Formats: sequence, C-alpha cells, structure tokens
Amino acid sequence: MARPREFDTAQALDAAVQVFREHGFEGTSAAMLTKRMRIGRQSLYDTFGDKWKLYLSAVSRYSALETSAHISTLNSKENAFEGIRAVVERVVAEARMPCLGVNSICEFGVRQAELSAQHAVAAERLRVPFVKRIREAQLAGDLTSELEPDAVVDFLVTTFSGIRIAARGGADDGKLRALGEIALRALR
Amino acid sequence: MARPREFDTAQALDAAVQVFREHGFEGTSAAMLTKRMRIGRQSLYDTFGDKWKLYLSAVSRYSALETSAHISTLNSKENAFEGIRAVVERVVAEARMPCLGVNSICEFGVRQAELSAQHAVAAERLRVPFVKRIREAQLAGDLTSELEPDAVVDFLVTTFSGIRIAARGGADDGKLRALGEIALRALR
DNA sequence: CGCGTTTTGGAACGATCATTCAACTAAGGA
DNA sequence: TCCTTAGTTGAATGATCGTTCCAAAACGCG
Repeated sequence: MARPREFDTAQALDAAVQVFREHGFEGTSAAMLTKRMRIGRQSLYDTFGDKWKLYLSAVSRYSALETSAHISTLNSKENAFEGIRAVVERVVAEARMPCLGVNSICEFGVRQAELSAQHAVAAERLRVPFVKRIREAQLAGDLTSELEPDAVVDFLVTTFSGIRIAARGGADDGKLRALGEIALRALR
Repeated sequence: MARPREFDTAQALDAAVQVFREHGFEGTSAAMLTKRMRIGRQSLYDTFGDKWKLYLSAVSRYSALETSAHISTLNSKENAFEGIRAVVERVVAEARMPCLGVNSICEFGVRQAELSAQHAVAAERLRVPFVKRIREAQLAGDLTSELEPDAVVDFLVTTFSGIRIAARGGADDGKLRALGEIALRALR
C-alpha cells in the first residue's frame, strides 16, 4: 500500500457543514471551505467532487445527524409528552446556530431535485417515530385527540423552522422558550 | 428641462423585489436585475447606487408593503379574532411566493446591521395594531387571556415564518391551511 | 433646430469565482 | 531503495461577478 489519508473525511465534512450553515451555498467560497476543513484545495475536489456535490453531502450528513438527534431526544423520556417537550427544548437550545435544512430550503426552494429529495427522506424518517409518540401521548391524555398525529408533526416541524428563523433574526432565549411553550400549548 | 425618466422607479424596485425574493442577494446578478427591471445597467447604478443599496431598498419596500397589507387585513373584520384569522389565511394564501423578510434573515442573520434595523422597524410597526386586536379578542373571549399579547404576536409571526418555509419546501395548500388552523387553536 | 438630460449598450476593469494541471513533497509497504 | 498513493501548492483557465467609462441615441423644451 501507500501513504494513508491524513485527514478524516467525516471530520472535514463536518467542518464544511458549519461553513454552509453560516453562509449558505452561494455565500460560501472554495477558499472558505478549504480553510475551515483544513485540507488542500485539490484534496477537496478529489474527495468530494465539486462544491455542489460537497454541499449535497453536507446537507445529507447534517440531516442525518439532526434527525437522529431529534429521534433520540424524543425517546429519551419515559413519558411521551415529555419526550416531545424535550425535542422542543432542544430546538430552542440549539436555535442560535443556523439550521442547514432551513437554509437550504430558503436558498433553493424546490428548484434542486436532489436537495428536495434529501429533505423528503429526512422528513419521513422523523415522521414515523414522532407519530408513534404523539399517539402515545394522545392515549395518555397529554395531547388532544382532536388532531391527526400527522398534522401534529407538521405543526411541530413548522414551529421548529419558525423558532430557528426567529433565533437567526436575533430573538433572545426567553422569547424562543416562550414560543416553544405556546406551540406545545396548541396540542393539549 | 430635458428628457424625462422613462421608467417608474417604484415599478422597477418592485421588479427587483421579485428577483431577490426568488434568488436571494447572493443568488441574484446585476444582469438578472436589469432584465427583470427592464432598465439599462447604468440606470440601475445611477438610480439605486449599487447592488447592496438596491437590496436594502427592496427589503425596505417589501417590508413596508407587507406590513401594511398585514395591518389592513387585520382590521378588515369587525370581529378581532376574525381579523387575526384573516391574516393567517392571507399568509397561507400567499405562502407560495417566497418572503423577502424570511429570506434576508436566513441569508444574513444579524450580520448586516442595516438589514436588522429594517426588520426591527417592520416588526414594531406590526406589533402595535396586533397587540390591540389581540387584547380585543381576549376581552371578547375568543382568545385565551392566559397569554401575554406580546407573546401571542411573537408566536403568530413565528408561525408565519414556519408556514412560509414549509411552502417553500413544497408543502401543499391543504397542509398549509391545517398549519394555520392549529396555530390559531393554540391561542384559544 | 439645438441644448440639456436621460437612457442605453458596448467595452473594459479588476476582482473573485470554481476548477484543473502539473510539479513537488511525504509516507508507508515491498 | 523504489513504487505507489496522498497531500500540498503555485499557476493558470475561463467564467462571471459588480462596477465604471464612454459614446451614441432618444427625448422634451426653449
């Protein structure tokens, strides 16, 4: 064999995620990427193809990690409603950092099919366990049974986007927390 | 005197608003602007300064129009709660078109002071009449009195952002309408 | 008509962009 | 030591970017 990789691909990708989160696709240059990823220009192209492919990889990785984090938070509590509340609180706590999912939707809408497909995958992966816990909470009487679980998921996800936008716009933590509270209130 | 303006400044600015709504600041080129605004390259720079100044003007105009539309919809009904519902329905109906406010916050966060200042102005202008009608609806018993009117406004605005993101991500009208419904439900 | 002004568009500027080529260095295994 | 692969780096590509200069054309008014 020959010389081994000196950088960790996953680690470099994580760094790329950070840059794209903060500056979006158009607002990010190759120079910004190589600097933060701590790899050479050529290594970037060799390893990730081009800027767009790297962006797709970054969104994919971000979505996967974020979805996993949501799900494990959701299931971290015995009580279903408390699990749901924990997810809301997590979103509030992390809202200071821009969300790559929200950003990419804002930037490209549904113009890029590959991007939309990734969002759809992540949304679906999140929906299943969420619906399960919502049913659970409804049976326990902690959530109203007047609403379809699917509609509740949609509403929660929408609220998350809203909270993230509010945070990006400079809202303070108290306000974000209050927003989460009112959202939960809607589902009682 | 001499040769008069051949284009309407306000009209040209409206066209710029459309382009920026769809493609954001970074994603918009001067060529795209002059084409849609139907003015010469030089006229753009003579009239609006440069691309960034034009963007600020566009955001300003958009915010002013959007805020006015919100307020007049809010006051278009005798009943306060119906006025609030009308605003929600308006947001749902127009959500297919990207919101320049949401987009600019997504793209720049709070990095550009002039931009943040404009958002703050629009938010404040919207808040006053909203709080008034929320109080009204609370007194009429159509809205819960458990929540501070200010918190209710924040929640509604946040929901609007969320709905707009959902729409930009491809959600269908039925889903958007349902989101609005649940949001109103939270305030009862 | 011609003066003053506006609008337009071609040409060009320098900057930056993403991307590639090529030469060079570095490291492990044979 | 040599080969192979990985990595870095400088130079260069061609494109596009925002922006300015300039000259020609268009128009209203005296």
